[in-house]
Amino acid sequence: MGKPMSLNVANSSVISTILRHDTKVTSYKIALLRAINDVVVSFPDVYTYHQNVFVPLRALADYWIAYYWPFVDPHWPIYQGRRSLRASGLNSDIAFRQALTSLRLEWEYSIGTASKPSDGFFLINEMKIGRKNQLYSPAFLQKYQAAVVALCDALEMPICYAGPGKWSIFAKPVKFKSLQGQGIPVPGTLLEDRCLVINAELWQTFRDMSLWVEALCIHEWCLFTERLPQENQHQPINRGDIYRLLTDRPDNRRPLTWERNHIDILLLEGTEFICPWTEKSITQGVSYHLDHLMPLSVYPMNELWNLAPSDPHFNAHQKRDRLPSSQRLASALPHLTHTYANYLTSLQLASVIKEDVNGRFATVPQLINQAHLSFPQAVSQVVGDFLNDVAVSRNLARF
DNA sequence: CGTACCCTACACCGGTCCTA
DNA sequence: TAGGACCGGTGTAGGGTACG
Repeated sequence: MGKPMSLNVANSSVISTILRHDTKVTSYKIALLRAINDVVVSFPDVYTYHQNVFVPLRALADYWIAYYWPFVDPHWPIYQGRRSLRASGLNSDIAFRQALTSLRLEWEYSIGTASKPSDGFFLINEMKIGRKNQLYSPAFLQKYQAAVVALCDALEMPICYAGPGKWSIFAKPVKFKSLQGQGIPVPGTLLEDRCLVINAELWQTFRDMSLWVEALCIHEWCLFTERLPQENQHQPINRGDIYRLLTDRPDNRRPLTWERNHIDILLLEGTEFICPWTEKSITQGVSYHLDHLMPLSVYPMNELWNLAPSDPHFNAHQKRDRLPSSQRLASALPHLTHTYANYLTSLQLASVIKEDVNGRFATVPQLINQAHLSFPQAVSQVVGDFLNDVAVSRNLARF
């Protein structure tokens, strides 16, 4: 991991001051810091450049969809800000409530049932993956785009007012194309994306303290929401309810039919996979699990680099939702490389794994060009580093 | 110790600039 | 030229503060 925490005292106090002492009319500032924290964790190798990092507002807006999802239940709104009396009536608590509620309604319509609090996380993962979001209706995609636009506008508020005065901690977001040379973008950033610039030291602080930042954000968010007057005074909400809503994560294993089909085709063609944990051979006719290397319960990522055929018995009984120890990880890496190389031999899986890797890891091209690794070697290295970093920084159980 | 006024942080609105 | 991005001004709730 990075520098010792003592070097980050100044930056960490910036974070805790915003959370604890900045005045707040809405939960925006808490949501902003939580989203930055999640972005830092989800782009695991960007820090290696030691430069300022550009984060598209779009990426932050995605997290906001997930965080605010439980609060925009059409039948049970939970207010996230004060409502002022205007000439036109009571204004809304948060600028994007209408847009996000409408997205949630469209979602409930498409799945045919009421939505769970964690569906926001589920949804944003679906939208990130090109091959998945094409399965949704144009009406739904349009609501999604409208919500993202509304959220990006709202995001400017806490960015502007974080810390004393205006624009004191963060600069006004501008498009990536006018930031060239002043740092590096997170993977997947487009020239036209309006970006928040996070300075290199602050990025490192978030990396070192991600666990603490998340815990503090959720704690403050619970207290903030509990304090706000809600519509239904007879059914007061307490911090326990809010805590549950804020920390609910998708635990249902999504059907990975598309991925399994293509892996089955490879097996039929005679390709052999090796379970990275037990080194058991997986060939046609041998049953396997499509293991999430990073467990769903830790970070729900269904990208192809995170999926590897593995020994079903070991996956279900030994690994479960834990992360590998560093020794186990080291011996698994060659087999992961082998798995990724297998993916490349399928036309469809090859384009998907390239897309998924490019959207997540920044250092793969450099590992290939400068360290002369193959694509599969580079990917297994960055994935291995990612698993290791998360296990250490979150102090997770390992096997 | 109460109250009037000020400040903050946001929503909202209307005008202007830009571009397809 | 229309529609969207952009910009700055205004109104408001509630906390802070000075003052009687």
